[in-house]
Amino acid sequence: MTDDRPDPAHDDSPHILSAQGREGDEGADGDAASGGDDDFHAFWADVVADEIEARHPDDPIVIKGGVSPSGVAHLGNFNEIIRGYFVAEVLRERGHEVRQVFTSDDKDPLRKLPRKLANADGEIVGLGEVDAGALGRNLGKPYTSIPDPFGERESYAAHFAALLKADADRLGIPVEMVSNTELYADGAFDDVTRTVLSDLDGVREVLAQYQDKVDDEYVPFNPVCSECGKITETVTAIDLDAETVTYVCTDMDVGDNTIEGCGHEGTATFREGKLPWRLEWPGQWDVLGVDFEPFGKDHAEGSWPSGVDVARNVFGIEPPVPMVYEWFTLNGAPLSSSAGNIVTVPELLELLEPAVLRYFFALHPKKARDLDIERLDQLVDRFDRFERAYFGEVDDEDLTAFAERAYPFVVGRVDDPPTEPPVRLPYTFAAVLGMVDDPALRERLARDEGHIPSDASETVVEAALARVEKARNWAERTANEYDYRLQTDLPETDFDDDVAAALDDLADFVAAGHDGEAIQAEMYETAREHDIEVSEFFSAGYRLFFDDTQGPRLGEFLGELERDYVVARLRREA
RNA sequence: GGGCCGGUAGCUCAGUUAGGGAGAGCGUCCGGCUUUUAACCGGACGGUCGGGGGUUCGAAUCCCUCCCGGCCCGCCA
Repeated sequence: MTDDRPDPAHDDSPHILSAQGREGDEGADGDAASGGDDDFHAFWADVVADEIEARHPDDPIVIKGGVSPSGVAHLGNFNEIIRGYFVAEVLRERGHEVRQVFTSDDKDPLRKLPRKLANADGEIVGLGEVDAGALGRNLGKPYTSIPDPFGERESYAAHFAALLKADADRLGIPVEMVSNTELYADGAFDDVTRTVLSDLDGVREVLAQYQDKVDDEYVPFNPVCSECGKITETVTAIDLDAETVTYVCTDMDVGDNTIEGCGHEGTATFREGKLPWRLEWPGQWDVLGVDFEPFGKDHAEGSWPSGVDVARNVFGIEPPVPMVYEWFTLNGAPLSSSAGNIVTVPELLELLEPAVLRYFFALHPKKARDLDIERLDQLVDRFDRFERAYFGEVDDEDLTAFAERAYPFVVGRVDDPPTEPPVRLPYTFAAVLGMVDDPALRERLARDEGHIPSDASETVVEAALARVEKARNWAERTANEYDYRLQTDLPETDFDDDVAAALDDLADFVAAGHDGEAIQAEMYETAREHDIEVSEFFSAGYRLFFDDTQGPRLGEFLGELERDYVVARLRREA
């Protein structure tokens, strides 16, 4: 065949979760696995699993993700782990042995200084908080050769990889971290590298279809300079028998800047360098035997087609089953660490349960979603509804079908799915409870509102109330309409005489012993008797108890508090 | 400019597998909880399913075309 360009045939489309991708794969596989891929699946991971099974891969099935260690392990990076996880779990449930790996592409050179970094706790810090000068001197070196800016791990790369691994642990996702640098150092890449350098003409012919810079001189191997430690780009000779190359450490163009080479001329083994990305990625597929890999939409039209080509025509392997996922936005804007529009897993886990976060990623990967922190309550509500649907409590056929399949995976209990629905406080109600500190009072309020069944065990109550801390953090973080806090000390006040008199009357009423409902009604009554605006009277109450102008339904709230405290506070005594 | 992927109510999203009733939650508005103050309950309002054309008895769903958004089409990853 003499096609002038690669033919993006349907069966190589990475969009297997789109209508078009599905249409294309029908005839291509011949007969499908016994399950048949004509079956409808409410959960996308089953569609992917069908696709993988149709290739009859050997166990263990290998699922991979990977990123280059930038400065911050943010939630977007987590796509690379958790989307593969759902597929891995589905395959395990179908009886396969699955190995999920994550490659830290840590032999890549640091090309520019990151503006933000994440410390060992996952908190975002500016470049100013670390030794930026030391980082700057390491431009051009592999991430694994750069010291950890926080001085804890053996390298910059190790620091970053540890962050992602910790995130995976927090969400209960077993993933095997693989250092790309180690793959080279251990010789795992030897065969791949030899294959590439043995057939330079063939490799160039393939690559030239995708990269303009590939000419007759181009050598797709980047040795590490033995003198200055930087990744170099100029190979002058190859010795296949000795498995070495000779190189000159020349300057490297990086965007508008240049990283200076040291001019050293030296020799490097195949293990002392790396392949460029377009070869390295399919090389990883070969070395690790990858059967499935999800990737962001930026790879869909760039490296994927070339990767398919390289896999088949350079390494002689079939590429893995691909899956393109859409990027999500954060608070309506693209994720950007330099712009500070970033959120990490630990940050998010202060605001919601792991299951809710897992649910977010269980939604269809092809939809661009917005993670809106201000309206996190909506996400949690959707999760709660999804959960109720699993237990057959929602009149929605489609949602129920999705929930029945996906819920056990979302809560990580495929083998022993819950049989009873957990008690869930509505998220915004949990935020209301967050206005008070006393756990007993929180429980009483929740019971009064009917959110906790009367026969609930202590364990159940505790589990339900755990959400209060999350919602409380959310209210504080967003400074939203639930960000009120019951004042233990008397706030500064400045009331008119008639307001003060009304407060005294209300204090007497409370002291006489009435429930919340009565207090609520009495507030209207008292305001009228003293000829003051109801709103003004409520404002006074909110000032006294929350040091604010607004708050929750006050009368019923006060009815739950310690009577002496309420009376004293209404009298401005304490 | 070309390719790919998206576009359903104010917001967040189901529904497209297999053509047949346009839906949910939230928000808004109105009402209830003995009389404005965010927790609870009920109801209503709200959409040319991005536009247009075609196939069909029938289209959010299939086909064509156009519009809008994102990504890719240098290097890097």
